[in-house]
Amino acid sequence: MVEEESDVNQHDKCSVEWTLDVIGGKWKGVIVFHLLEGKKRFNEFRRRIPGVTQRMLTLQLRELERDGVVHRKVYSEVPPRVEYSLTEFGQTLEPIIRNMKTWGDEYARRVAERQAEGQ
Amino acid sequence: MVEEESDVNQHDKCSVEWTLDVIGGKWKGVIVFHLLEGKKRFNEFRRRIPGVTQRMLTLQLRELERDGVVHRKVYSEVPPRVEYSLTEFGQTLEPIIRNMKTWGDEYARRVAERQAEGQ
DNA sequence: CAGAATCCAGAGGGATACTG
DNA sequence: CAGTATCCCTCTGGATTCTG
Repeated sequence: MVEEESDVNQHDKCSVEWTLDVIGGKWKGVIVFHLLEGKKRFNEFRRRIPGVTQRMLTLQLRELERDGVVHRKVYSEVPPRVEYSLTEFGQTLEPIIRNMKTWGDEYARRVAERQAEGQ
Repeated sequence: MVEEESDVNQHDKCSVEWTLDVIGGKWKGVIVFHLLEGKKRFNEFRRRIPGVTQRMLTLQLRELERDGVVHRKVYSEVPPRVEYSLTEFGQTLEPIIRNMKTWGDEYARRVAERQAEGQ
């Protein structure tokens, strides 16, 4: 009813935040990024994501699973095997993640440039 | 040289993370989103972002400023006036933020649907 | 108006050791 | 291999009060 200047309302605000709630975690973006190429196993992530600890990897994967982004398939074998993959819903994150990668590249380039300037 | 399966290397990984380092903060996405429409003043943010505290708003704005995303213009007046706007570099975040909004909408819709199912 | 300062709780996140 | 379990600490973030 009131139109004023508020073409941006509560709804708009929350939408952006929902997304950050889902992929804003320290390692979640990277995890999803790696899953874009296909399913991955637990230790594959550890190798591909230097710096992540077992604990954090587990926690972040569990949250992504809970949010319906990642699917976790357990094979009843010895030794155990678990495969992580993106759900259909998780796939819809692809544009965002790709954008984030592109932007991050540019950002890194920019930072490097600044340092090269001795500034 | 070695091509193996590693078309994804350290570099790819970091890029996604740089981006999250810059806009992964709890309120940063929303702040940038609002700035897409134009410059904003401190208390405008407070009105548009219910839930954010003065402290956090200040901190997140300062970080965005430090990272070259946001420009802070102070007018020497009484009462004081400060206007925040996106830098040129900050503008390049637009696609990501818009994507995040779209995805967040879909996510919210999905969550609402689940709850409606009583599940 | 646009914050700075202070205090405080809790979540996020790391290191290490252990397990089915 | 793919985790749990603990301990511990930092840093995020909220509430409140004060200021140029």
